[in-house]
Amino acid sequence: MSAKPDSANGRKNGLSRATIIAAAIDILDAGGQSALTFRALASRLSTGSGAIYWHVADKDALLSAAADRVLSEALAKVARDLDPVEGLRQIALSVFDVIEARPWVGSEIAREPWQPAMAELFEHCSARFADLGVPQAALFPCVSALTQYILGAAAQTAAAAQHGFATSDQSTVLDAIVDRWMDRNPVDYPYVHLLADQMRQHDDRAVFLVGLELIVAGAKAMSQRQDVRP
Amino acid sequence: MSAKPDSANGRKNGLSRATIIAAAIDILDAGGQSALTFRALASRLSTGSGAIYWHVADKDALLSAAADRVLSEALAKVARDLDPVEGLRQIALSVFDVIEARPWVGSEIAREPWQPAMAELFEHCSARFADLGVPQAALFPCVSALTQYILGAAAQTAAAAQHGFATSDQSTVLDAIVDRWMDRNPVDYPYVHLLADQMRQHDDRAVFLVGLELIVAGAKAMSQRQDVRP
DNA sequence: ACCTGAACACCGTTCAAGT
DNA sequence: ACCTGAACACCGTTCAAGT
Repeated sequence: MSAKPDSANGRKNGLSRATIIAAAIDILDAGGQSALTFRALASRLSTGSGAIYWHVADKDALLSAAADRVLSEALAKVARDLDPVEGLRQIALSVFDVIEARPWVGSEIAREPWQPAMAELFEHCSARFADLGVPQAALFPCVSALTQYILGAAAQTAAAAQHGFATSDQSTVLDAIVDRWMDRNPVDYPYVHLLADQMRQHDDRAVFLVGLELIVAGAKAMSQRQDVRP
Repeated sequence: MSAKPDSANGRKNGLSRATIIAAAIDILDAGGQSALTFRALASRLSTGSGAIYWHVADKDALLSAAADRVLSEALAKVARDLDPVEGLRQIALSVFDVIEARPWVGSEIAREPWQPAMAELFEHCSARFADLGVPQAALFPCVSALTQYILGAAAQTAAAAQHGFATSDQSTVLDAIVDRWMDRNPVDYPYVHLLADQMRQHDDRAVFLVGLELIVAGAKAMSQRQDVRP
C-alpha cells in the first residue's frame, strides 16, 4: 500500500517522506497536535494537500513516523557502557525528557505503542536487566512492565502538563486539582488530605525516578530470590 | 460555565446530564471512540445536537465524564478489607479489566489524567501502601508511581489490543509485530531475538501483574530499609 | 429554562486532471 | 512517477429562533 522505494528523493518538488516528516515534527513542536493539519503541512511545504498522500499513507502513519523518529533519536544518544542501574535510569530519563519536551510524542505513543523505536527501548532495557541478574525466564515480563511504566508514566505527566498550557502556569493547575480533591470528606479520604501538600510540591521527574527505582529494586529482589535456589 | 443545578432532571425532554453521559457510554461501548458523535448522540436521544451543549460543556467534558463514571463504578466495587498486597492487586486489576473491556476509557485517561476517579484510586492505594509499612514521607511518590503504572500500562495494552480490532485476531497482530522486529540484525538486537517467543506467547494481564508485584516488592524493600534506622 | 436545527468553520481523504 | 487543488463527506460548535 504505502511501500515507497527509498530512491534518494522525490522528483518534481523537494518532496519526500523524510522532508514531510521533518516538517510535521516542526509543526507539532511549534503548535502541538492540533496544529498538524494536511493543509498546514502542505502550505508549509508549498504543495497541495493531496501530494502528501503520495509519500505517506494517512495521518496516523504520519504521526507514527514523527513520534518514532524523535524517540529513536533520543534513545540513540543514551550511553551503553554504564552500570545496569544507572543505564536504566538514563534510558528512562531520555524517554521522559523527550516526552516532556514534546508532549505530542506521549499522546502518539499512548495511541499506538509498538512503533519501531519500541524495539530499541526493549533491547536496551533487556540488556540492563540481564546484567542486573534477572533470570532469562523472567526477563520478558520484567522488561515489558518497565517499558510500560516508562511510556505510560511519561505520557501521563506530559498530558497533565499539557493541560496547564495557556490557561496558567503548571503549579496553579495542580493547585486547582488539589483544591477540588480537598472538597471531599476527610473521613472518607484521609490520605488525600494527608498527602495534599506533598502532591502540591512534588516534582514530576523525581516521582518518575522513584517509580523506576521501585521497579528495579523489585526486579533485583526477585532475581535474588530465584538465584539462591540452584 | 457548565454549573448545572442537579434539580432532579431536565424539563421538556427526558434530557439531563446523566442521561446524556449514559447514552455516550452506550455508544462508546458499541462502536468505540470514533462512533461518539454529537449527531449520533443527538439522534439516539431524539433531540438536536445543540441541546446537548446545554448540559455538557463540550466533547472533552463528555468523554471525561463518561470515563470517570465507568472508572468510579469499577473502583467502588473493590473490597476494602483485604490484606495490603491482595488489596493492591484487586484495585489494579479492576482498573486493568475496565480498560481492557472498554478501551476508550484508557485513551481518555491517557489524554486527561486527574479526573475525580483518580482521587478514589489514589486514596485506595495510599491506604494499602501505608498498611504495607511505607513511611509517610515516601508515600506520595510511591502511590503516584503506582497509579501511573496502573493507568499507563492498562492504557497501553488497551491501545495495542484495539489495533487488532477488525483486521484479525490479537495473536496475529502481535505475530506481525514480532516478525518485523525479527528483521533486525540479531547481533545488534540479541535480546529482541532471545525473547521473541516469550513475547509471542505472553499474556497481557499476567505481565501487568508482574509489574505490579515489582513495584510492591520495591516499596516493601524501601520501607524496610528506612524503618530499621530509628 | 430548555430545546431545535440550520449554518459555520474546519477537518481527512479522494480523485480527475495535469506534468 | 509525481504533483495540483477542487470536491466530498463528516466533524464540533454556535446561535437565532422557538416553546
